[in-house]
Amino acid sequence: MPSSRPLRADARRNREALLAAAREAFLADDDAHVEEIARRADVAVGTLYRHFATREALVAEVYRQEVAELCASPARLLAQYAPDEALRTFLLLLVEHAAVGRGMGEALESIMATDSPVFDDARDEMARALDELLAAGVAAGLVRSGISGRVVLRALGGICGMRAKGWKDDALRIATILYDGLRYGAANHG
Amino acid sequence: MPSSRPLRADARRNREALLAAAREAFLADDDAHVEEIARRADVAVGTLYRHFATREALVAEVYRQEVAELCASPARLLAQYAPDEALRTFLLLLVEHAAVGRGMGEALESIMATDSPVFDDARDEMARALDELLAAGVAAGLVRSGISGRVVLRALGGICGMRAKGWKDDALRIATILYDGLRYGAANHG
DNA sequence: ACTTAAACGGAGTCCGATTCACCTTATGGA
DNA sequence: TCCATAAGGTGAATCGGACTCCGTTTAAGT
Repeated sequence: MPSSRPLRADARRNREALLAAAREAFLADDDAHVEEIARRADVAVGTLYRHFATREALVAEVYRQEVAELCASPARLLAQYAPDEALRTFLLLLVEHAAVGRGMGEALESIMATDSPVFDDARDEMARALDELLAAGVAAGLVRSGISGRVVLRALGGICGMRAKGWKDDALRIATILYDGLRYGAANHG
Repeated sequence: MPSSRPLRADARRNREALLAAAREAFLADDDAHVEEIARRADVAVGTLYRHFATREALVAEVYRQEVAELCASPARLLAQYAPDEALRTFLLLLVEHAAVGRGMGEALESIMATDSPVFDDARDEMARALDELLAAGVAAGLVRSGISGRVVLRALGGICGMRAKGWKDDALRIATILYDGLRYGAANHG
């Protein structure tokens, strides 16, 4: 699909400006309007819609870039730490990235919570990253078996939705509980 | 506030019809429109807005009734089961109630995730219910100390937002992990 | 029955996402 | 270099859904 015809120069420039503007806008104030994003990118709304079918599609693309970066880390973490420590670190990284994406609001929660085909890639990629870490932990006998990355991902979905004042402290505590819960079974049962 | 003047008979009838209609509507299809809710209750939108300042306020009230019912259970559970079993059962009950509320959509997630003063009561009540169970567990040496009900509640917030197909199985698995994570510390540390 | 404060109805307003008919400009070939 | 033309850009108009406003109706006290 991306090989149909190489984008015209101005088109690529605008597309990238829009993505950058959107990322900025989401970081700054929660839930920026499309007009605001277009203004920041110095284009008209029509141009925004030429590149992204809906506001949500734009959010999804911005988020996909974040996710791609995050999902590159398991290999690195497993090379550097023991499997359980790698898992713990990844869960904490997830919290950091949630901090980055916090401003994306509801659309981001949709990524975590729905089966919308638009978001399948991002979800699959994160689930795969978690699977990788869980599998390594199970193989080493440090993590309980029978839990899929998808399940852990959903548990963490709640973290990303948090908008309250002390959210980050709470998010870190929750990540810790999950981590302990995941290790728990390794010692006692299957 | 509710003692300012006893509502007129037709007003009370309509208010109750609206709450019932809203509950029905939310159970049926996700995210029903205010016009639809008013139609089900056989009143005009203006009447809906006389009783509830915003759509969200209506959702909140419907949800508060659910929460009140749920929050009555800890005392009963503690009388019937050991503290850790009571906690486990309550977490599972929470999933059941999430099933009821699933259709309420984003507004419900807000209850869990924001500090909006509108939702303080519901959140406090659930946190209190969890505190009660956690405290009993800690006193019996069956649950780790240092975790507040508010934190557990936030971890569970993610469950309520789930709209994907296999959500309930996943939710139950997550509740189990949390439960194990909470017990974990009792044996090993704090 | 009469008064009147309370409640109701529902067309209209507001606000943000999305569309579309028309204008502008890269780009590749003569 | 210059033109043809299709890709790309524009922004006023449309649409959808929450919310408002004020004229009409009615419960309930006397």
